[in-house]
Amino acid sequence: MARTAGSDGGRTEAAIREAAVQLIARHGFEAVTMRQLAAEVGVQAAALYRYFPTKEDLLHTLMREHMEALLGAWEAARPDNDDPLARLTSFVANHIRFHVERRHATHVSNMELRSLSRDNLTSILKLRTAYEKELRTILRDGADAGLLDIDDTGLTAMAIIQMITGVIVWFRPDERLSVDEVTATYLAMTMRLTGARTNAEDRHVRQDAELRAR
Amino acid sequence: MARTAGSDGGRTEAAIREAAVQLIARHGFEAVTMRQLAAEVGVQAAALYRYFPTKEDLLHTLMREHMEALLGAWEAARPDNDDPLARLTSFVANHIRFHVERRHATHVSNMELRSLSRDNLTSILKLRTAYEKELRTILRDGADAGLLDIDDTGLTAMAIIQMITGVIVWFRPDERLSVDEVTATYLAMTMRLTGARTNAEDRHVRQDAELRAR
DNA sequence: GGATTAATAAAACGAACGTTTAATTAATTC
DNA sequence: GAATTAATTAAACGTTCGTTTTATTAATCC
Repeated sequence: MARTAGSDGGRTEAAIREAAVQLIARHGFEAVTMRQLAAEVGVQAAALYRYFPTKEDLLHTLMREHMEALLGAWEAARPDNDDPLARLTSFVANHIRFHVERRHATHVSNMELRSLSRDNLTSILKLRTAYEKELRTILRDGADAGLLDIDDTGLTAMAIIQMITGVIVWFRPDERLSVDEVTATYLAMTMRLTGARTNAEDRHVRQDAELRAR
Repeated sequence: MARTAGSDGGRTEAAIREAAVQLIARHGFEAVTMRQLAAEVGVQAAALYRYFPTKEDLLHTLMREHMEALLGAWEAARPDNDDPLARLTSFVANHIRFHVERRHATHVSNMELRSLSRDNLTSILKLRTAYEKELRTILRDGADAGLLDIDDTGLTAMAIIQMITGVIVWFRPDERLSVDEVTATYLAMTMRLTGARTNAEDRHVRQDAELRAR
């Protein structure tokens, strides 16, 4: 046989991407076969090669677009003002929302790096580093302004990213907590972790100073 | 050919385990072939089957022993007294030391769960859950004693474990920081995150109260 | 020191892999 | 409505996979 009635390149490509993300997230890139993916889409394996030259290129495309979408979402969410605490709040909230909404794609981007060839790996790591740098800058600005109390900026940035990305490991949208509730709790933990001066600590310090001044 | 001079079952099995952990951590379980593993050990692929009945059984054995070692290390490190803050400190310090010393095995245990069949998966998750429960208990005890200020025990436990396990993603023993320095920083972040009453906050609250009492 | 057991090599098994080639039909263009 | 292009199937290619079988040698036992 050959071209089927109603077939459309755009739709097929979108279906391949979706199915690939789901399958790779569940079984791992190496474990997913092109025939398995094709069956999920409802075509023959050879049809996949019309859209992606190789299996690895498919993986790389999925990862690159995920990382570009993440950077794009942050650019859209980043507040205009340059208050470090507002920026930190936006960063954490955006990160959690984005990753919860794209659990499978995040799993792929985080777990399948070792299946990329050197050049493809480099291009993904570049995007990832750029994203992490955004958080480091916020933390440094906050520390410089005396609004955050941070021991080691790079280390704290990694700790926060690990912590807030980890949400996707256990979070299921249909269970006990909503995304907003989870975000609120993680925001509170982030603020404590960074010693943000917006809380009880700050009040006590001020009260302490006032009382002494009497 | 056949048995080689000086060959020894115990040594060969140990060599298989070591090589398997390294290779699987680097390339992923599905990507590692039995022939590749055998070559690394210096035997033929068939020899592996004298020690492990299947490839999956090899993976399961590595994971189970890793998790059992982790639980064993915690039992050995757990302090005798039941002060929640001392227990939390020991938990974090032990976790970081153990994972840094066994980066590759940790990667395997955390990333290759999806390559296990149902029964094997269940047995590993059981061990993992038991370990996580240790931290949840500490956090609950600390909160009950008024020593920790925690919003959601389960959620905080997951956040802490993600954060402190994340060390292995970027930590390299030969670089800027030593394990002890990293542990100190992560301990400080953990204490802040959980609102542990051992810090400036606590001092200010006390001073505040003293000044008011005059 | 002969019999037995442990440890391995060598070769083969069928199945499945990523990918390519060629043929065929649906949709589009002019 | 003929010519062209897009989308797909069917079949095949060579390779590699996990695993098994069989043979062979080293170490151990009595």
